[in-house]
Amino acid sequence: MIDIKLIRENPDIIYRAMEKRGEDRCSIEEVIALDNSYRQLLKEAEALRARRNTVSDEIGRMKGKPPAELIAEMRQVGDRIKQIETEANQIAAGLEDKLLRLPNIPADDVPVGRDAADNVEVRSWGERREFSFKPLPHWDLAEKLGIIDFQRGVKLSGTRFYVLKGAGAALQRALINYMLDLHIQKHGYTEIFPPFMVKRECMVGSSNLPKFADNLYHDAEEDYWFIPTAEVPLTNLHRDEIIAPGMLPLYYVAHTSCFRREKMAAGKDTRGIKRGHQFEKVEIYKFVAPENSDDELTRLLNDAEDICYNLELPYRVIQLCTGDLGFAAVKTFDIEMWAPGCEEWLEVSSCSNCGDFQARRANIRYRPDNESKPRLVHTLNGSGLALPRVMIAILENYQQADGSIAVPEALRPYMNTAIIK
RNA sequence: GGAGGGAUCGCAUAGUGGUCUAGUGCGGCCGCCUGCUAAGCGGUUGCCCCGGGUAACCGGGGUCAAGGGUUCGAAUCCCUUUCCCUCCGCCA
Repeated sequence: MIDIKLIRENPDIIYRAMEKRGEDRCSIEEVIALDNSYRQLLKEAEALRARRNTVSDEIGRMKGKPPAELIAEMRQVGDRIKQIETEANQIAAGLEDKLLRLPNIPADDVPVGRDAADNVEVRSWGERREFSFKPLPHWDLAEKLGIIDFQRGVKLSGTRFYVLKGAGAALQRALINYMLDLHIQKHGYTEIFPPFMVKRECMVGSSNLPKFADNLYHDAEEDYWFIPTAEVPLTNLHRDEIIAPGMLPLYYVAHTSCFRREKMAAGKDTRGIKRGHQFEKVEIYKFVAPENSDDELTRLLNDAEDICYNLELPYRVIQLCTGDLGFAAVKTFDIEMWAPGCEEWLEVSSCSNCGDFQARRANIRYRPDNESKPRLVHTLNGSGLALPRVMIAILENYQQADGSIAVPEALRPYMNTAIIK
């Protein structure tokens, strides 16, 4: 959520930000109008309350019975307060809803652009492997090796579901443990295993609701929401808290299943395991002081890249332009791995600085030192990494002429084998 | 799922309609005292919103789990919801 005071005092900044994102500006005008009428009503209600407080206090001090006219007048004042407050609350709710649907302001150094075509490649690492044979896409490789069962996945749960079997399941498990260990031991993150179903207000805090309900699975009976990423529970870990002096930065890593309806992408990427309704992901997450968040994003990105580097999978880092930036982000870098079989760059990670956007929604603050007032933290998140796409990259990059897969060196201690055949 | 008990300022507690602008202890902060430490003495103390001011600050409103109700006035009475505890039932 954008600070209403900023919108009130510097609307030009917000207009410019929305323009860079390709959003229209009329919602801002509505916000400003609602904010004005709300504050007007609030002022009235507060003045009446101040009067009531004084008079009630006087009545309390009186020895005898208070005059009937005074009681009658105060009864009217009470009714009026109720009236104004009802109206004010309605306006406040409308204002809140509008504010919750406004995207974050991009950082100044984010390249301006319309869509993904205007994203900027920052760097790349590793050579694309030369094959002496035609590399197969992962669905063919996996089918032949019997490590992914697409048909039975559909039998169990329908389209966009699959079953990992034998070495397929083992490879995923090895990757999860490997990634967790690296982030915990080398990069200093603390492991978290959160719930996969959360309350509505968690989804609002992380900014998945109210705007993106279409992408979420929801249990209507209990009002539980299935997490589309560990970012949701991790953000809410410190919801409504004031983090004590000296505690920041906080680094968390979590492996969770992720659940996405993928309504928006109907019909896209239906082949293989690139885009499923349920997938595993290791997520890295930081709560930091505002002045450090830009540096912390660089380090978070490096931590995610470290996995790609150690698995010896060629990748590139892309900076998202203003038009492609996610709703909550001020700045985002994607990591893409090359998949020689299906011949495309796979997004395996998205690393974002959300500034104080989620912190304001989720009311997450910190105290710089004992004497100071609480301030909003900055939150950062990144995949470290998304499992199915890393598996695609491994299968397709490490395939051999006979259809077997060499296990990346770093993963062998976790797999107890050097080859999948 | 059933029956009962509870939720108060960081923590522990007091408070059953107006002297509560929520008291006290601990902790925190400031100062004094003291070879050092501990102890002691004095003062201070959360968060949110609105208005004024460059600012320290000042004025007002809100906040006793959340929302609603009764009342001139609610931490206190009533209703609903949430969470926690005890017992019973069910359960990996």
